[in-house]
Parts: sequence; C-alpha cells; structure tokens
Amino acid sequence: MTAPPQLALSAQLCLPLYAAARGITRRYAELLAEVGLTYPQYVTMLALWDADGPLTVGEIGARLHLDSGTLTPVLKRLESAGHVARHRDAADERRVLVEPTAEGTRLRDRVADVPEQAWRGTGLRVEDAVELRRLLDQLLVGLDASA
Amino acid sequence: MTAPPQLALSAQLCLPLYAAARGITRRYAELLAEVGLTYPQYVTMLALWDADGPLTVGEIGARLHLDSGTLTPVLKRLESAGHVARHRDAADERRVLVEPTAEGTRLRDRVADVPEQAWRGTGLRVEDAVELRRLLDQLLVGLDASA
DNA sequence: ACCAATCATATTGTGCACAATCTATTTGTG
DNA sequence: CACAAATAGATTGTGCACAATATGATTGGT
Repeated sequence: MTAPPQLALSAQLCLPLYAAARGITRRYAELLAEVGLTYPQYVTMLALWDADGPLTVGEIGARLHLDSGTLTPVLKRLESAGHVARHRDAADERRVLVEPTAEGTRLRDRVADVPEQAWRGTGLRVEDAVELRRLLDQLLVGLDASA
Repeated sequence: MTAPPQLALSAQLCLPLYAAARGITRRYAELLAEVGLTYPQYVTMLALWDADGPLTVGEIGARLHLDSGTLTPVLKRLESAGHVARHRDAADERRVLVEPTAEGTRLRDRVADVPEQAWRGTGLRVEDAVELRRLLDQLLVGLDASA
C-alpha cells in the first residue's frame, strides 16, 4: 500500500482546528452583523476596550496575533465607521496610537451578549471549554516559542 | 463599573481558537509552499486522496466544511496546476466530479512529512493532541447540529 | 406532460490573512 | 555627530471565506 497513513483526513488535528475556528467565528459574525462589525473588527475593539489607554498597532497585533498588513485596513474601517481614533505618537513618530471613540465605547454594551449567544447551542460544557482553552493557550505558547 | 466582564480578552475562547488555527495553518502553509500548495488546496487534496473515486464539489465541501463559493476557485487553481481533473457528472449534470490526476496522486508522497514537521516544536504532547481533537470534534458536531 | 420547488455549482462583492516590500523614524556604535 | 541597523507601520499582490445571488438541472405533485 502506498498511501501515507499520516495523511488520512481522520488523522488530522489541523483540519478540525481550522474548521472549528471558522464555524464559531462565523456564528459570532452573524450576531455582530447587527451592529455592523466583522469578527476581526470585534476582537480589535475587545483589545482596545480591555486596555487602560491607547494601544499602538503593534500592541493590538501582539494581543490578536495579527500583523500590520491585516490590522491597518481593519483599523481604517473602524476609524471611518467612527469606532476608533488613530494618530501618530508624538513621542515616536513611527508609532500609531489607537483608542475607542465615545461611540466606540458605547458599542461595548451592545455586544455584551454575543459570546453567550454564539456558544449557546454548541453543547460545549463549561469544563470542556476550560480544558479547550487550556490546550489552545498551550499550543499558542508553543507556536510563538518556535516561530 | 460598566465593563461587561464576559468581554474581557482573557475570558474569550473564540480568540485563542481563531489565533491557534491561523498559527498552525500558517506553519503548514510554509511547508506546503515548497510543492506549490496553499493550505486549503492541501486539505482539498487530502479529501480526494482519501476517497475511493471521484468526489463531487458538495462531498468535498462536507468533509472540509467549505461551500462552493470557496471551493470552486480552489478547484480551478488545482486544475490549472494539473493536480485534479473536473468534469460534469453525466448522470446528473448539476454535479461536478473531481479526482486527482496521476500527477496529483504523486504529490501525496511529497507532503507525507508535512504534518509531523508542522507540529514539531509546538510542544503539544500526544495525549493533549488526542484530547484537543476530541473537544474540537465535539464542538464541530454541536455547530453542525445547531447551524 | 407540466411546472414550481429544490438542488448543485458558479459568480459577485466585501473583507480578511499574510508574505514581501516600502517608507519614515529612531537607535546604537564609533 | 554621522550613519548603518533596527523598528513601526503602510502598501501591494495573491488567495481564501462567505453571504447573496444567478444559472441550469432535476424532482415531485397534479
């Protein structure tokens, strides 16, 4: 037999990971569409809401594992929608500081129920969610360490 | 305090899932670039290699959780690269049957080591990989069931 | 046999991801 | 201080994802 067994679909871990990520983010996206946000725009706002003050593009990228090639257009769209403000850091003109506008801050309450609604119906139990989170964090550390 | 605690970045499960999926598929993509495949093209070939005969676009989509909007251009690129052949099903002209060419079949041996190389260095232990796979399969079932 | 509903795939348009590259600024070293 | 190296972000080009829609084939009910 010539088929490499490690290439069987059933042997893959990457494919379920890829499919599950798309499946749950699609669910988030459906709910977020009501406030006009995409999933990447939403997680960008999460990072900004979480922070005490403005974040640089690089700091947002570190939290979301995204680079400026992805973030710059996302931030431009958030800016033109009135959700964030961007300006060069006077102390270091290479940097761009990003922070939510008042309107962007108000958006937070309107999406407060999105995670619960997105996960409802998946049947994932709380203890399984905790275990899944632990394994994913471990994987992310491993990926970063050997990048 | 007005911040909804369920929106804290640290409380999210979706974001690590999204980031981990991009992280590992990016690693696959780097290795696959040597044979000229992208990750979606690779998993499409996995589905075809796994099958006994030709698969319809819909059957590939069911295995990969992708629709024709994504698969049609992927299949066109695989076809023009000489990896697959496509033709309408004579028994039902709505369907398109896809199968690897001889050259597409040969590609299988050249990517046999990609999964092992991609996961090497992530530090994920085998038993953790098994548990992760179980949780992701469970999540995929839940997502499909409540689609 | 008709024909409305359904089904399979393709097409269109928007928005990511990401590698590669570019530009402008800052930093480190002599 | 000069200036090469490093850094931050923006730009460019390719290829997904996916919703919405279009096209054409098939099926089921009368």
